[in-house]
Amino acid sequence: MKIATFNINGVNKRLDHLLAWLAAAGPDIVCLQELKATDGEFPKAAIEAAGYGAVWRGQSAWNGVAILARGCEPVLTRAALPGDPSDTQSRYIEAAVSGILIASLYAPNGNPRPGPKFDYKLAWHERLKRHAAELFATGLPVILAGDYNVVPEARDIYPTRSYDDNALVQPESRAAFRALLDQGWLDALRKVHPEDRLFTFWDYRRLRWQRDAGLRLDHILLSRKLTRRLKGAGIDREVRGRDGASDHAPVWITLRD
DNA sequence: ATGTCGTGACTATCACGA
Repeated sequence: MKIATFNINGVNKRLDHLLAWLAAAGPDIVCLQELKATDGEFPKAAIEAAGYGAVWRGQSAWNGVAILARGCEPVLTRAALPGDPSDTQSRYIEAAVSGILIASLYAPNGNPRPGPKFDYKLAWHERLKRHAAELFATGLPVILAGDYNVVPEARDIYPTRSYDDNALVQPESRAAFRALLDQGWLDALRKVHPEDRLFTFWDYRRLRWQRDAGLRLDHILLSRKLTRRLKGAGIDREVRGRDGASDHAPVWITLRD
């Protein structure tokens, strides 16, 4: 079974990219972020025609998350991250697919820092941590996949000083990600590729793709029950190189049956 | 500070988020 996460940066703007990648990569479950579409604008018919059922939570202009499942309908379990009913941003959706509970998440970017955006980022991660602990404690097979907007370690970014003040690399941001690993979640990409340079995002500006000036922001975390099923993992970098591509590449893992 | 995109205000640029 192949499970992927992809920050699509506009699901309608890049629908042809998405469909081409689905056909080529053939993932069984896909977590999407940054739909940049309202619920009504989600391209349900095209995704259905490609052979995928879907659940989604959209929002006008920004954010938006979805879960696709090949040949079946995901069973929605949550459409918001618990802990703050006043939070209206569409950044979390969770569903049951093929005996796995899977979440597609899009953590806040947090820039500029310091300020309310960074405070919101940390508060959101705190809520994620609380919910993740509950999920982990169930003992169920659970996957938390998405754009965490955190560069976990120094080796997960190209050598530069230009991100020193950026919310993506701050100690508080890294501590939030580390706290999930401390609960027992497995960073699947790093587990499969312990020594490799792993980038999943390249800013549109300053020729960062051409220079391979990337960052690792998109992560797939596995609960205890799934760690021994982990078989492979990768990043579909070629997708980032296409004309009009998202600024993120799809990230995937494979699990033994 | 800047770079480059996407979207949504509004009709040709500008604000905002990333």
